Amino acid sequence: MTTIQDVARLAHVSVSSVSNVLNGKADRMRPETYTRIEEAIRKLGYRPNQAARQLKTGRSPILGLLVPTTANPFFGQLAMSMETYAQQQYGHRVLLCNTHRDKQLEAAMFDDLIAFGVRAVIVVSSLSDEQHIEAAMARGLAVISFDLGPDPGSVIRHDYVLPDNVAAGTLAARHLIEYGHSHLAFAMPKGLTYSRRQKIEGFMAAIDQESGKASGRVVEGKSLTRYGDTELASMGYDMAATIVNMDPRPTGVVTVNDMMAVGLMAGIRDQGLLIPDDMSIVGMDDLTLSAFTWPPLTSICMPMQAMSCTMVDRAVARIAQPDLEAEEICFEPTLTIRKSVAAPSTGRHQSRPGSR
Amino acid sequence: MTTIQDVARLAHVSVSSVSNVLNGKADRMRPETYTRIEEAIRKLGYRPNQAARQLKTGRSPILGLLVPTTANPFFGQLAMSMETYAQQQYGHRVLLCNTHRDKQLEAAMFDDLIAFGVRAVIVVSSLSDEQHIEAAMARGLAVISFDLGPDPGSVIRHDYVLPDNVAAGTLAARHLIEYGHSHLAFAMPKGLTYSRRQKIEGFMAAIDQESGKASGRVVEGKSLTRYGDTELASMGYDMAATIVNMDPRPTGVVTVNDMMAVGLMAGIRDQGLLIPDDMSIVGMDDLTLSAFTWPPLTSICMPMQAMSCTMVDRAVARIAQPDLEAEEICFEPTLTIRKSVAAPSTGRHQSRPGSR
DNA sequence: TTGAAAGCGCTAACAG
DNA sequence: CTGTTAGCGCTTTCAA
Repeated sequence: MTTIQDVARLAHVSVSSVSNVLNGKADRMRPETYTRIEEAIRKLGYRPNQAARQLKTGRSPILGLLVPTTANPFFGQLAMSMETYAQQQYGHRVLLCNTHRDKQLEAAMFDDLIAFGVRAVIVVSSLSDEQHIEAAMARGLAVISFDLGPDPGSVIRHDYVLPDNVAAGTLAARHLIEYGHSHLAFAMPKGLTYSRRQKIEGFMAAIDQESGKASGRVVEGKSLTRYGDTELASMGYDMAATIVNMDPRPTGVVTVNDMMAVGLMAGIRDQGLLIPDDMSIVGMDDLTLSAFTWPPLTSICMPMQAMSCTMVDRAVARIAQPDLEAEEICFEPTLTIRKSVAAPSTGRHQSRPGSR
Repeated sequence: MTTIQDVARLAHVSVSSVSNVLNGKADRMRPETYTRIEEAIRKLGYRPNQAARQLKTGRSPILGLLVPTTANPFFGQLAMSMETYAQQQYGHRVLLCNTHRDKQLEAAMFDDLIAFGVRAVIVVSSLSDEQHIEAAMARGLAVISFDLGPDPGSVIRHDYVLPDNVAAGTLAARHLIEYGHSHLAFAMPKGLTYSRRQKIEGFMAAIDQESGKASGRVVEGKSLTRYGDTELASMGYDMAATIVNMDPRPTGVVTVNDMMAVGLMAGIRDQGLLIPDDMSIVGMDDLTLSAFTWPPLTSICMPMQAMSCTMVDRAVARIAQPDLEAEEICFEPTLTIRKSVAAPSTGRHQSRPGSR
């Protein structure tokens, strides 16, 4: 490995001058010295040893990223956006951790990040218990959370970046109501997280506005904490039977995310119903693949790109300036209309079981 | 931050003894000393500074991972499997890089990895040009590649882990042929990569075995290097028109991966054809989501889990023993039968355009 | 069985 | 404008 010493020797200067060009302090030397050093660096293909640099400065150009699992296309997209932006914009690398929504793993990752000298981490978690996050912050880690919100009334202790989930729920329910649906359902995994609660709140608010003309129920599937994000579609599939057999049967259902909608649509088909004729579906996330399902899925689009960039911006800002004031940054979702929603069928016979 | 000094002081020993327990050299001290030190470590919540450790030893418990993009569920799954296994099995962390199939970015990542002291990297790339890989290896990086193969006749210079793509192509084509299809097509992005070549070879071999009874053509879409993996489904969608208008029209098509199949199925539907009645589709990868498409997608299943683990095993082994002999490790794919394949319709009128 | 001490490669005073 | 030097926290001889 070539070191800063080698460069200094070749350029006939001291190591500190080399260090100065490495750190952009061009004003500290004659232009010609600068050029000479630059040339030596190039000639040797020299790259500074990050471990040494970090040991000295305590800073590291690495961001931590915790997601439930990149196997879920939503988080896969998020991870890609963030990593790409962090790299392009700031030259920062990303240390990835799939937490599987496991608190132990999250905590272990925090410890590791600190040991690696990482100063900022982006956390996509559904864990309502934030005490391990607090612990990490106490140890000097800057935390940016995604899709989590501060407890009402509590002091904001870290940065929260999230879509307006209430608006998302409202947007979805209202779209269905506008099409004439009066029996709605909201499908999600078992257990209330911050964002699920908000989505339900928005969903219910839209229904309440109709004062009795529409009704909405929440349908829970299995627990993601136990079954994992890979199971989301499968969970949606299983929930189809429950939903189809509800009395009164909902004619419009909103799912907490698109993967669940994909599974739910498959399940509903296998129950012998047609989408959107017999049942309308609205997803959330607006995944790339949602344009290619059958029928193409109407979904609530979260501005992922913008949110990813914001999270990275905040994270990097905090590395430079750890005492930055904490903020809650909220993004507005939009409705992407495709073909999974139609007016409810008016006839008594909503379906042809077994037709498939 | 608590340091090894703090621990030494609290346990009334020297730093070297603490270092010894950190590195499992229990035989170098009295059991009671060991216990005392352990206790001090626990009491202080001490974690060794990785930068310092690495600066000293030159080793790092971090693996590099290069994928085109985790936004593609296939790579997202792969990244998850690998990261989870590396962490659970070896306590190694993963530095993620989305290369977007860009050679510059790949090369930059290699340089960074070296600067970070990373010793092994897993590369999922379609770049046929391996010279930047060679360069990285020359600088001491151990490389494990996925879905790449050695040039025939050349010396194996790094580890290659991959599915038997020839078998995959054969499996897919034969399945279609067994159902009575005689006009087949193989759909893929523009440009031959190692794995595409192999898949085509297997596809064609299965057809040739039928000596004239079946024919097969390769259909190319846009270039992934230019359009990105997010476009795969969209590309498949666009290719539907081309395929439907081919003369003779293929009745069975194999796609190079499931994302393309998902898009292709949507496109074919929009062309007014029914799947599998008018056209049968076989995908490759067997994504989780492929069980929930409409119709559920018959696909070639690659043993991702096993391949991921093998890559990590090799990578970690190489960190410990850099001069390990390079190997090519091949995994057998299997056929997952779902509902996107049926016998070709016999009538003249294969479709009802505009029915939808 | 334990401790002292020499660096790993770099940055950042500080001195010249 | 340039050079000298003291560590950052750890591992690893080597000596006691």
